[in-house]
Amino acid sequence: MNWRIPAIVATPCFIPALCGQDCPHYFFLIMSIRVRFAPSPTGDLHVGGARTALFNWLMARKSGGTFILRVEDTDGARNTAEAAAGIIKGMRWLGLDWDEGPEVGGDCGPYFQSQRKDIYDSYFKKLEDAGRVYAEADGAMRFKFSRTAITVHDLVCGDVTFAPTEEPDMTIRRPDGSYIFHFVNVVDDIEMRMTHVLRGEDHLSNTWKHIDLFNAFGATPPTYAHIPLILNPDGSKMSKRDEGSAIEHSYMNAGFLPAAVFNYLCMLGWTPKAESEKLSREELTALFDADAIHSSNAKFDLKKALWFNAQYLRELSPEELLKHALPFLAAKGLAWTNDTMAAAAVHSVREKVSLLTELPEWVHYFFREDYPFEADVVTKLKAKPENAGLLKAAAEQLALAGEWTEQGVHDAVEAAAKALSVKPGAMMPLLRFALSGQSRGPGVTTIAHLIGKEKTLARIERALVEVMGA
RNA sequence: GACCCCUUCGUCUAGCGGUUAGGACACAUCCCUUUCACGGAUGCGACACGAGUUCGAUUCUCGUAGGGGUCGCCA
Repeated sequence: MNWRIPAIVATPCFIPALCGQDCPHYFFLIMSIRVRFAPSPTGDLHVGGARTALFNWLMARKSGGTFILRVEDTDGARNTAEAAAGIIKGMRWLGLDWDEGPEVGGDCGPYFQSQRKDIYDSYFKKLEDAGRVYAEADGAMRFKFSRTAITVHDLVCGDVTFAPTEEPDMTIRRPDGSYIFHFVNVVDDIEMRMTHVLRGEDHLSNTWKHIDLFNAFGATPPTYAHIPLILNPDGSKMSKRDEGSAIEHSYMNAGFLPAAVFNYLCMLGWTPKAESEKLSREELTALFDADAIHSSNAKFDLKKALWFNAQYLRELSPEELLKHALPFLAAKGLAWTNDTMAAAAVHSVREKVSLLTELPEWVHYFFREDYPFEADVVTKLKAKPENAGLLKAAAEQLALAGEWTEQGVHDAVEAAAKALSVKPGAMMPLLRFALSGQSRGPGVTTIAHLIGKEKTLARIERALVEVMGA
């Protein structure tokens, strides 16, 4: 494809007086890229929309251009302020910031279409003056199509030519005077001086209508890039109820890290030229190329999304991890006074989980003394009568430990094992069970060290009495 | 029904006329190991089909099938 992102645009010489007729010169204008994400606030931010926003953001950030957020709330019956707020919340969570739009303002505002009626009225007038509109019986206004062949030059799909249409002229204004999507979308793309439009492929079939409108206004259409859709694993269209579809519900509240979702979504429909798929926001920005976006739809894969999340989770520092885990721990009623200890606790199990929501079940015993003992483990341990003695011996040796470090704990257990002629490996599971009530978790020495000597001994005593019948 | 887009392992994909068709996720096995994991190694596994172009097609063209999308006073 030849139409690269025109950060530099060639335009024929516009001062023929200086050069004479048919002058061969071109001026190279540096045109700043302006892109937008234009959601309609009818519901939560959807993965498809999020990725569209992401690609637009990437394009703007890479080129030093401008990313605009425009809320397309022309349908009073369906749009809600809550939905608009939710979309903004989701974008902020993903780390997408905009240069113009709600909350930040800009020269082309307002950025809610519901507040731009005057602008639309004046554009509508232009169409009226050009004789391109006519009224229906009930007052709705239609735009007279040019009914010529129209070619869409698309960064992703190439040249797509639509034959002169046989569809009825499209309605652009309702009887109540409010305007329809196709009209306001084009008007705003002109008014906000958009240079590129990256949007879902579901819009491709309608793009000729938009170009017809641009032509009617005597405006140059932006460069389009229609990106493929994200489908369910079974290939069906993803809708609100489907797993993984809503940013807030499926990701924010489900224990995903924004960076992981950001990364995963980028891999759906675009492959950066890099060794690894795990790439930071900065790397993705540097690598982004709208021309390299795929033209085929992609199916959503939760397993891979989880893998990305696990990767990001385990490289967080203890403090960062605790910060992200906080709401999820609190939701399970876990509380603490020592942040350093809590951070160390969650950090000790970072390689065992792929979602923040899994954290509580892995660390709850760090924060309370009344943790339950898992039934099947109880049965298993009681089956061997010598276990109580082993545990008691370990406790006695632990009580003698001088320095309460992981090494110190380890040495004590080793000494106790040696005295009874068993391997430390025979004692560790018993201790793990006593200290956590579970059969899995971080290293036993890590648990003991983190909860301290006093609690370690008390917990063993409790297990001995309550479970082992000692 | 009309029009548009798409089609490589189960999934995301690399490939841009000649490759043992590569990688990642998932799955399986082994190693590591006090558990669960992590990590390492290995394995499993694909060019939708049919014509054509060509010395040679996964790659180019056409057709078929399949999937998706659009045809709203929704966006």
